[in-house]
Amino acid sequence: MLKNPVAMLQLVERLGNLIRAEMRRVIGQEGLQPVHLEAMLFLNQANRFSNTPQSLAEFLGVTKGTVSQSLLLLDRRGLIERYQDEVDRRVVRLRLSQQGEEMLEEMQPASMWQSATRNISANRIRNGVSALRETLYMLQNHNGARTFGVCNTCIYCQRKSQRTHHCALFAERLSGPETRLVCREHVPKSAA
Amino acid sequence: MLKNPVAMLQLVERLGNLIRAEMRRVIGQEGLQPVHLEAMLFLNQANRFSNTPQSLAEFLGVTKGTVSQSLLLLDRRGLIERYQDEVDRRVVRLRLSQQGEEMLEEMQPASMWQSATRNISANRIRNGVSALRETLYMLQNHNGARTFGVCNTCIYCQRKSQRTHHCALFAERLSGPETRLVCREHVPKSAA
DNA sequence: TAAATTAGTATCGACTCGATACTAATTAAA
DNA sequence: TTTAATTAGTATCGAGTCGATACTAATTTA
Repeated sequence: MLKNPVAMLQLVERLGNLIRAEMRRVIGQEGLQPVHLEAMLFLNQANRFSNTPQSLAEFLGVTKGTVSQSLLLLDRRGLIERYQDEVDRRVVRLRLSQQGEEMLEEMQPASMWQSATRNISANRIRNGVSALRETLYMLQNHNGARTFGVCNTCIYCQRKSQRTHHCALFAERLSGPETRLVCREHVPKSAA
Repeated sequence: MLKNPVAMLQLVERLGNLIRAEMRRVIGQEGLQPVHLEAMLFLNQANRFSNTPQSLAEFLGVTKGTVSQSLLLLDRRGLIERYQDEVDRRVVRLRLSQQGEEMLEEMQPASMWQSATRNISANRIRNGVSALRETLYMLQNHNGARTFGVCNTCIYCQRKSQRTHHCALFAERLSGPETRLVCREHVPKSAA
């Protein structure tokens, strides 16, 4: 009863390290570090309430000072763009540049994984995914950390009509594609 | 059919990063980095064929030069001991010091995870574990990387009698406790 | 209007990490 | 048997992470 959760921890840890090492190998040729790829993957997914240095720092679990350094590098390399928010002029908005998007496209970090999971039954994977997801939410909840889930799985996301959605927290309209992005204020429905 | 494996990748990645961030938080108070804890966890598990810098480097997925630096630090802190191999005097053997074992004991990296998985059905976790394990082996096999599995799940491990085992690769006797340690030459039975 | 808070940047020191160059021990080859 | 190649490990360098600290500027609160 107690052994399997520990086995799962060790497997996730080991797989995470392998993914990280593989990232380093692939992205090292561009002179980047794993954390830079993590940051770019986040910016590629973040919605308009979440594309800031502060948000990225929370996602990565590092301090804002650290993230500021990484962003400096990504900016120097022309992989991201930084611009000032119109309303609150303290905040900086981030987005991938054209070049950054192209690099992410080329990388295809999922392809290796696809082939590794090819022979595993769909049912087993589904079970694995739900066990991992539940663990993730529990873990984040326990730490007081944000979940950074996809908008349409959030308690604040309301469907208004066929095409329009509404965020009850920010009190703003959401387009269909927007509801598939990641939000820093996300609260999973299951945790209600 | 293609979406679930990607979801699993992202979950493992995210969980791996959270574990890493948590590690940094906990072990940072001792002036150490995540990789130092990874190294100590490995040395705590490695059998007598695998407790060398080279082996650790392969496990961590870094170069031997890098690992040499980390070991220097762990040695300075008195957390490990290094001694020369009797037979091949090029190789250095590693073990946790008394102090290192005590630190690992105090850390209890699994406790947080235990509480996070408490409410998940045992069956779902079992499924998750087997999906992850299979993926891990596939991934390692695909990369030509070592599996670093536990001795008694290896094709070379033969049971001689009630109490004694035998390794067909190294042609040496193995005690019961030894068969529960991690080996760099491990080849999973399922991959035969 | 003043004080507190918030978002972000700059700088410092310890450490990772790959690359390169090196030493010493072992093994293979001539 | 001497020589060449291989293997295990260390040392050094430069670019970068990372937390800590100290700072600026914009916004909120009192």
